[in-house]
Amino acid sequence: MTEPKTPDAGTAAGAAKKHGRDGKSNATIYDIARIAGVNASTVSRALSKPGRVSPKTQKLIEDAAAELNYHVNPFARALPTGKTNTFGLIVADITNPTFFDIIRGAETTATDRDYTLVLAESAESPATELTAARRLMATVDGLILASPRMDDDNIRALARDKPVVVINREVEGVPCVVPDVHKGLSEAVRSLAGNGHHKIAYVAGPPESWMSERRWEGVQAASEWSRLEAVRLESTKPTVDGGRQTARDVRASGATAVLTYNDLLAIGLMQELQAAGISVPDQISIVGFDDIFGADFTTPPLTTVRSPLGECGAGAATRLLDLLHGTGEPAGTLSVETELVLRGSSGRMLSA
Amino acid sequence: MTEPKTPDAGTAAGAAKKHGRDGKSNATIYDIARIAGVNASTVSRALSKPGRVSPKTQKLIEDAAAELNYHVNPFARALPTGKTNTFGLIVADITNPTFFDIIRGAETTATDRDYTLVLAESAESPATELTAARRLMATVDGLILASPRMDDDNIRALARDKPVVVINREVEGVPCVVPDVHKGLSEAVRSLAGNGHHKIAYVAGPPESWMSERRWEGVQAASEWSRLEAVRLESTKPTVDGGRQTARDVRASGATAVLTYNDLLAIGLMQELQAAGISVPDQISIVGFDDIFGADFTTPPLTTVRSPLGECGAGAATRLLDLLHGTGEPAGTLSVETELVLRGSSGRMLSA
DNA sequence: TTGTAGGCGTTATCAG
DNA sequence: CTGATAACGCCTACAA
Repeated sequence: MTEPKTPDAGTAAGAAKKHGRDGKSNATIYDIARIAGVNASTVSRALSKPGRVSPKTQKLIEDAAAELNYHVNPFARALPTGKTNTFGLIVADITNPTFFDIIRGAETTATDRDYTLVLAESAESPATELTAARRLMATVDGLILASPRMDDDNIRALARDKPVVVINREVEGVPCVVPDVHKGLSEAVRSLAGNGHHKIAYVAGPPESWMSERRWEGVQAASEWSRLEAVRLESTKPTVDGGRQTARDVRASGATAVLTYNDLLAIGLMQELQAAGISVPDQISIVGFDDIFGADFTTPPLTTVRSPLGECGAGAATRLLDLLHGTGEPAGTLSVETELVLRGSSGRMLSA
Repeated sequence: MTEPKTPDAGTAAGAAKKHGRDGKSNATIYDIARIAGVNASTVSRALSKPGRVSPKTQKLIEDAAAELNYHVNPFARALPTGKTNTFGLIVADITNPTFFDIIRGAETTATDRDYTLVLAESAESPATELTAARRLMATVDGLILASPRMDDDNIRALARDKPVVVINREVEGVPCVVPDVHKGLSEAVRSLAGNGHHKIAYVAGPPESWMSERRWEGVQAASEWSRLEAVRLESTKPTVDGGRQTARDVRASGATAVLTYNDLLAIGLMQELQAAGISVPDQISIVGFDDIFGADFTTPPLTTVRSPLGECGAGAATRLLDLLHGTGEPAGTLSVETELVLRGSSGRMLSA
C-alpha cells in the first residue's frame, strides 16, 4: 500500500529468517518467548491452557507463534505428559469389508475430536494381534480392538495398561460395543416363517469368532419362537469362496432358507447356487449378516441383517475418547441395534 | 532349584518389584543400567546399534532388559532423533472402496518392515487434506498421498519437509506411483470395437481428479486408434448414486458402450439402466475402472479395467521406506500396469 | 569398550 | 500472573 516490502515480509519464512532461525528446524517455545519477551514457561502455559495468562501477554505470544508458524512438537509434549492424542485400531482382517465401515467410523470421530488414528491388523491371528497391540500401546492413548481373536485375559491385561474398547465381542470388565443380534435376527426369522419356510440352516463362521456363536444362538432362539427347525452348518472361511463351498452342504441339509454368519458367505453361496441353476429366492432364500458394502450389488440384492458397523466404530471411538477424558463408564457393554434389511434374496418359495 | 522363591520370581512383575519399580511406569534404560551394573549410555548403545558394545555386557544388558520387560519409549527416542518409525497415509475418501486396497497394501508392507501406519482422510476436500497432511507431518517419518486433491505446489512443499509419495497422480519432482491407463484401456476399447460398437461414452469423475483426465485421454487415444467416436459425459460425484444420475445422459448420448471413471459409477449406471428395462450388455455395454471389491457381485458381473490398487499401496510404502533408508530414487514415477478384466457387462449388441 | 555430560521441546513445580 | 528449574527417556559427541 505504501512502501514496497521485501518479497517474504510477513510470511513465516520471512519471520523465521528475521529471527535467525534457519527455516529447517521448527520454531520452539523459546523462539516465541524471545520474540514475545517472556519466559518459555509462560509461552507453554499460554499455548496449552488458555486463561492462565494475562490477555496481553497471551496475545503477544499468539502473534509471535503465528509469525513463526509455530507447531508443538508432539514428542516433546508426550514425554512429560504421556499423552499423544492418538489411538489405535486393530482389525482382524483388513481384507474384510466388514471392517471398512468400522475403520471409517473410528477415523471420522477421531479427527472430529482432533485425534489421530493408527491402524493395524492381526490377519486373524491371535499372536499377531497381541504383537500389534503391544506395539501400538507404546504410542497411543487408547486402543480399539475390532473382533479381536486373542483371549479375554490378554485383552484384560492390555486394558489394565491403557483404555481399551472392544468391538463385536463381549469381554468381562472391558468396555465393549456389540451389535445385539436379537432384533434383526428375529425379524429375519419371522419374515422367513411368514413366507412359509419350515426348516432353516445357519452357516457358521470361524470357531474363534465370538460373534458367530451369538448369531447361532440368536437363530436358534428365534427359530424356536417361530416354530422352525434350525440346523447348523460349518464353513471353512468366512469369505465369498467359503460361501461357495458350503453350497453342497446347504443343498444336502434340506433347508429352504439359509442365514449365514456374514454377507460374504451369503454372496458366495448365492453365486454357487445360481451357477447350479437354483433360483434365489424362488427355490431357496438367503439372508446374510452385516450389510456390507456391495451387498446390494447382487441380483437379487441380498437380504441381510444389518449390523451398524460404522456406528460401532464411531461408538467405540467416542467411548474411548470419553474414557480418556475422564468421562464415561469404565466398563460395560454398549449394545447397538441390528435390523432386517429386506431385499430380493429372500421370500416365498415358488410352489413347484 | 535350591531355595524357595517368591511366587513371581523371574517374571517381569517380580523383577520390577524386586528392583523397586512400581510396575506402573515403565522400565527405562537407567533401570537396566543399574541391574546390569553399567552406564545408561552403554545400555542405549547396546539396545540401538548392536556391535558397539562388548559381547558380555551386551548379554548382561539384554538379560536385564528382558527381565524388566523393557520397551523403548518411542517419544523419548523421537525427541533427539526425529525418527518415529511411522508413516502417514491420507486417502481422498474413506468411503470409497478403491482406497481399501491401497490401505491394505500400505499397512501390510508397513508392518512387514516394522513401521506403523497412521491413517487420515481428506473427505475430497483440498483444504481438509492439507490440514491433515500438516498434522501428520509432525508425527510421521514420511507421507503417502492417495489421489490427493490439493495442488501440486502444496504437495511439493510438503515433500520438501519429509519424504512424500503420491499415488494416482503425477507431480513433478515428487515420487509417484501411478497405474498406466494405456494398456488396460486399449484392451477395453479394442474389445468394444471388436464387438461392433462405434460410439462410446466416457463418464468422467470429479474435475479435481488428475486420474480422471488421464483416463479420458486414454479413452480418446484408444478410440482414435480403433476408429471409434468417443464422447465425454460429466458426473456429479464418483459414487453409485452419481452413476445412477448419469443414466439419462448416457442414453441421450447415443453411445452403445460406456466407460466410466470408476466402478462405482459403472455399477450405479448399470442399476439405473436395468431398472429402466435396458439390458446389459445386450443393449448397452458397460466397462468400469479399478476392479474394486464387489465389482463381480453384480449381474452381469462388471467388466472393468483393473488398477492394481493393492500394488500401488504396497509400492508407495516400499518406495517411501526406501527413501527413508537412503536407498531409492528421490523422484520419478513408478508406473504399474492396468489390464482389462472381461466379465459380463460388456459384449456384442443384440441386433434388434 | 565404556562413562560423562549436554541437549531434544514441553510440561510441571516452585518461588516470587 | 510470571520466571526459574527440574524432570520426561533417550541419544550422541567427547573424554577416559
